[in-house]
Amino acid sequence: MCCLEDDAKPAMVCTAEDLLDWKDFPKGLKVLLIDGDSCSAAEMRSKLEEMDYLVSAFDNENDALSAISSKSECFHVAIIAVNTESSDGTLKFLEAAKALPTIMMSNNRCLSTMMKCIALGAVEFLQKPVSDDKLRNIWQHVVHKAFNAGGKDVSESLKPVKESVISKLHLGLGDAETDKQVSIKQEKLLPDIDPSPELLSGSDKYPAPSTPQLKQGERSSNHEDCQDQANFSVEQDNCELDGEYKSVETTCGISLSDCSAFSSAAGGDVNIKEEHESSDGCQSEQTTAPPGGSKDCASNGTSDANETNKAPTGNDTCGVKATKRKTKVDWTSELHKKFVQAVEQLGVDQAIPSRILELMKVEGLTRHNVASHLQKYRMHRRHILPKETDRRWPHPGDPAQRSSHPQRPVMAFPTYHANHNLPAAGQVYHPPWMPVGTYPTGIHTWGSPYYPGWQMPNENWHWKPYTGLQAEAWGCPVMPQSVGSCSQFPQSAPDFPSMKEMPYTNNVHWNSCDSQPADEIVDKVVKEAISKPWLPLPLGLKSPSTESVLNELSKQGISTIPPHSKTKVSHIFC
DNA sequence: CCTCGAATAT
DNA sequence: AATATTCGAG
Repeated sequence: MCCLEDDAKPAMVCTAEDLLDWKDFPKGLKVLLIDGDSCSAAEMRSKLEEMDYLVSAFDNENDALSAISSKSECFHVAIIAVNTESSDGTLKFLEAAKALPTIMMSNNRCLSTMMKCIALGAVEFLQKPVSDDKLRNIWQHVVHKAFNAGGKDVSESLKPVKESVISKLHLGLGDAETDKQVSIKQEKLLPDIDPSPELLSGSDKYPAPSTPQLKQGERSSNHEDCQDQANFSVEQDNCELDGEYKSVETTCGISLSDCSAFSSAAGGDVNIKEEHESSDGCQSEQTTAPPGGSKDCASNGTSDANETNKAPTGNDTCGVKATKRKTKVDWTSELHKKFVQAVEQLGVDQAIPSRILELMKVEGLTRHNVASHLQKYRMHRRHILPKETDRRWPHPGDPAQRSSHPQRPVMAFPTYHANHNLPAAGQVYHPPWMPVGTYPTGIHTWGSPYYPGWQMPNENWHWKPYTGLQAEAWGCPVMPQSVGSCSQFPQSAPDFPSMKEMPYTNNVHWNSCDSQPADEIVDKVVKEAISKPWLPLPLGLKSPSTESVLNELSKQGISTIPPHSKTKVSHIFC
């Protein structure tokens, strides 16, 4: 095996050779051993050799370094015994041999020494005596480095490893594209290795595939792998600031399949999950919605991750262009809320992806994401709104009006609607579909009442929520005198499927409103008339005048009706 | 070349 | 079903 030390392009000669020779990777892995203690060194060597590693031992870093630089020999991994007292040589070695995955080992646990070494790029710090398992698994560092070191930083000595692995994974050297699917199967044949180098674009700062892991033969379950492989989630540095400033949380699809560990940290508003196109099982599907509404961590550093996505960087020669990874944005209620707010702020006409994006100020979110969401948003709006809106707004087709009409329930929704007529605290009506506790009372302060579906918290914010719930939701249980509020939401009824075929009142259960029959009737009539403007007026007479309605309302103690509500009332009845 | 938005893919 | 991606139009 040679090392391609100076080939600009990896000579296929070498590669092929390596592949041939390396059927039984990691056997034959070249280990550079540095240990001042000859006894310890001998022991290590024998252990390593027993595991079919090729060992070159040195008793000091200088010799080792010169061996490395002489190029007469190459190594895949180095193991250095650290002398806590004089670790200078070691540190020097680490610096000099950055490209080489270097494992430290020491008798004592000197944290600062460990830190230094790790900081300088050591991939792992082992306590002596080193267990066989750990020793046996040193190859993982090699593979890891081979795949994760950014292009040029890949040590020449590691290329063969990479090639070998790639070949075994059938990732293809030149035609990575075509082999995507194949890789699914292949993956199981080998240690799970991430075929996507750009994952950690960094180069040297990737966390090591830490310790013990299972022996090769035993690596049966991905899950187990995950245990030890934790902490790839570099980008999950959390900083909870205010709820407003959220950033995208990226779950880095790590090499080793489905590491739930990586996806464990839910919290950000945006949840972007990355999935490997090769579907390596790493598609950590995660539900962002924090169970108890406790999102305390938003993560940053994600933009980097995103950059990474966008740039399927022509990583090295191998063409292991580890498949572009797409990020999937989880439109949580919070995120959606921002979206809606942005849209509101802009108004329908101005609400274009790029502007929405600006207003949302969500780090990591792309215009595409917004566009996609906007598309959905609009689509639903179109399906849900037109029927009733066109009734209520005389000239729906008039673009001018559309854009200028502040009350048109397009997307924007004036804030003053928000808490209007809301029951006092403690009386808040929680629709059955709304998980109690998931949302603070303030929930009603955003979103448009015109689109109940769009203000649903959590997963339920989509459109369907009010099937069959209308009556209960808008009925009186908690807000018996909600005529006023009803008048604010006249549009919600039309799409209530079960109501459509129903004649007035039949499907409404006014259980809690039966104390005052007269009032009940008025209430009911008003509501229904409002809700179903397309039906003949219930009284079978003439449309009540606005005044009479208002009178009726005031009889019920509802004297303060927002101006626009009045307007609507008259619209409805005229 | 960029953005939008609809269509289409995953 | 929800998002991402693609693609034609402006």
